[in-house]
Amino acid sequence: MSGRKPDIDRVFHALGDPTRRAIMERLSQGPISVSQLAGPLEITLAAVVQHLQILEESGLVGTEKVGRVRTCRIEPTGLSLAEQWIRDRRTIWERRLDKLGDLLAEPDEN
Amino acid sequence: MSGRKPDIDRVFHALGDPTRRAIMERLSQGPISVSQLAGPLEITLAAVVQHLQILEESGLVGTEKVGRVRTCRIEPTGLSLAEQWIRDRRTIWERRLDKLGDLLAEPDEN
DNA sequence: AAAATACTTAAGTTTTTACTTGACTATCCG
DNA sequence: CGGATAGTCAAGTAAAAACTTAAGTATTTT
Repeated sequence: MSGRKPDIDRVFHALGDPTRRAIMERLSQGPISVSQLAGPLEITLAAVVQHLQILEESGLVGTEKVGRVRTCRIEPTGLSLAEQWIRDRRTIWERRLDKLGDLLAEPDEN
Repeated sequence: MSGRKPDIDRVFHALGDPTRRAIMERLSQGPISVSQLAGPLEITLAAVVQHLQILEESGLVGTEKVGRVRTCRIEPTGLSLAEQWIRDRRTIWERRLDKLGDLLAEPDEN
């Protein structure tokens, strides 16, 4: 918990909220505007904008405003960051199990 | 945001906290007891136990008590759940981009 | 130019989280 | 047995998060 990874913190915090994950699910189908995004969600537009800000700051979502409409899209590198963290944990865990297996398979070598 | 996935919610909520992720990082190195886990963290043992409860309820961690010591270990299926969700989003996103690419490559077929 | 649309921003409220303290139980060790 | 160790539980507090309302700005549309 030292001052290491500043990004992974934001990404996982962002993904920790179910509404924000719903937004990500919607965005994975393709880019849409803020109000289209708000449509199916039963919260105010202002709340959606706030979630969007968090998603953008974490690098999970990118937005661009043209005229009066802001279009939002997934930023795949943000997701990769989270995916990588998870994979790392699993890899370390599994490698450890492998070594344990080796030890059990050839107990005379120790 | 209907009553669909009950597990993914817990898993991502659990991973949303940096202390809990630190616990996961520690556990990926191998199973350890609650107080060993608490050692490097600058919070009380009681707080660690609470985090552990959340991790256990989400299926990310499994524990077993022998005598007076509870040993905690990673439950890889919990991590897979989160990994899968992320991969799904990326896959949908990338498949969409592929289709777009096809459209641009062969515009006369439409 | 007026009305409507699509956000944006700030401030305040409510709910949820993380954490602590303190008391308690169970197990192990000398 | 008595004390130390390992964890549990309940209650309370404080800070963070999610959400709302209300007022404002910039862009279309009519």
